[in-house]
Amino acid sequence: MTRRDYGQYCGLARALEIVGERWALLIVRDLLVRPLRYTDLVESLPGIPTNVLATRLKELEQAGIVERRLAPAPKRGVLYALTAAGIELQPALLALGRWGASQMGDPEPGEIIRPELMTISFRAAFDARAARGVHAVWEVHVHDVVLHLVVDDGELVSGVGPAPREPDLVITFGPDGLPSYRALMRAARAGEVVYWGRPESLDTFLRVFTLTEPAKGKTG
Amino acid sequence: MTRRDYGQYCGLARALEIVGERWALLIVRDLLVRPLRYTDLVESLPGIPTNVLATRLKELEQAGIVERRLAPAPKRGVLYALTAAGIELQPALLALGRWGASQMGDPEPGEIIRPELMTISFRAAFDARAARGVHAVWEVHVHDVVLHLVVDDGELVSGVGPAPREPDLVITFGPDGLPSYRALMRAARAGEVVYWGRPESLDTFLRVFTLTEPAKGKTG
DNA sequence: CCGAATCCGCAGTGATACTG
DNA sequence: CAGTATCACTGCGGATTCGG
Repeated sequence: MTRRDYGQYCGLARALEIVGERWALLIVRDLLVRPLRYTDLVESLPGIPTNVLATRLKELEQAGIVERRLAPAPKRGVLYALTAAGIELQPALLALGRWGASQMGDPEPGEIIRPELMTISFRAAFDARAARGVHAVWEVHVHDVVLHLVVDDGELVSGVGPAPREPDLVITFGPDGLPSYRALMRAARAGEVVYWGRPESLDTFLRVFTLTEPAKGKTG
Repeated sequence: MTRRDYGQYCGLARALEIVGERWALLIVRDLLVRPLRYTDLVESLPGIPTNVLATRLKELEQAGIVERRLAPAPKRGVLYALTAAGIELQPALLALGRWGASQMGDPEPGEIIRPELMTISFRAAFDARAARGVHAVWEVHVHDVVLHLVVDDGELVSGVGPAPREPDLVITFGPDGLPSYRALMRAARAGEVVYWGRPESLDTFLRVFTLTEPAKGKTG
């Protein structure tokens, strides 16, 4: 299934054999936001060689993580979507992302930031305990992208697009300021975002989404 | 730091740049059990080229994940140990391992199983909620390896070697039967292990360590 | 335009031998 | 014990081309 097996009967080794190759988990990450077509993935993953993308998609489909769907009416074509097994990668992926964020400073020159990925950042930063008993709907506007966050008693649904019901609060950030989760939360804490709706809902927002700034000192 | 950066300001991308290369997370996994010397790692990771191991250890040290220590008196030499940042990889590593285990059938012919790694399996299978209010000490003998499990109110410490205090229960498994977590738990549930101590403690054992057998159907 | 396949050069890897 | 050295191999990066 992969370039070479590790030869160990171990869950981690098996996971790395399946999704340990270059670009594989980044493809899964992007598909956790929503199903995408081939060309969307080429855009979302700058620098990926197209042959590698095609190979990964085949491997992930073969492994039962990704499935090909026919795109709906307006624009026909192929949509790549995660299967149930693929979605089950999310906890591992969020944990890895949290660790990586803890090792991460401010953006390097040339690094791209895609606001759609903030849906994943919100999932990673979500504190289910702090969200016990909370029922809230937020809409976040970052540059030209709209995200929604729906919390119902410790459960979060985050995605792109407007909120499915009337949001308690609309938070607008940009067009200046990097469209990163960290920059948004710094601004929100500093009162530097524009919001509209019930102001007290901003406190809840800041409480259920933790900041996770890296600790001081050497980051490596 | 790695063969090539992904060029994205994203926690997951950063994590993969640091520990995404072949063998890296398996080295971290083994060091999560205990500090090891170079030759221990060569044995624990059958098939790893020694130049790759040397390279990875340098990269991991450079990244602040692994540190070199001088081995204590009896056998001098170098010990590789995880730093705090390395230990913080554990949640991500356990989550990946749980997913991999869910994709995993029974051992393939030729796959090795190392009983020491069951310390990691126990951490991955540990249900902190079920362990609320539980205080227990178990000792597990698998083939020629002794492990200890100490639970104190939702917190688990697992490691190799005998229990630090009088165990409530000693569970012996082997020498026949594969020394895998899954095989042990199947046997324990079926009453096919030898135990010595307070029998009622076996129920608690089975309750706080979940089985996590893969769901039926295609595993990919 | 979408969804790739093809080709080339190179860097990372695997396997083994060797050394302070 | 703790690596380094060498060399063949293959996966990857980069670009171009191609079929529906």
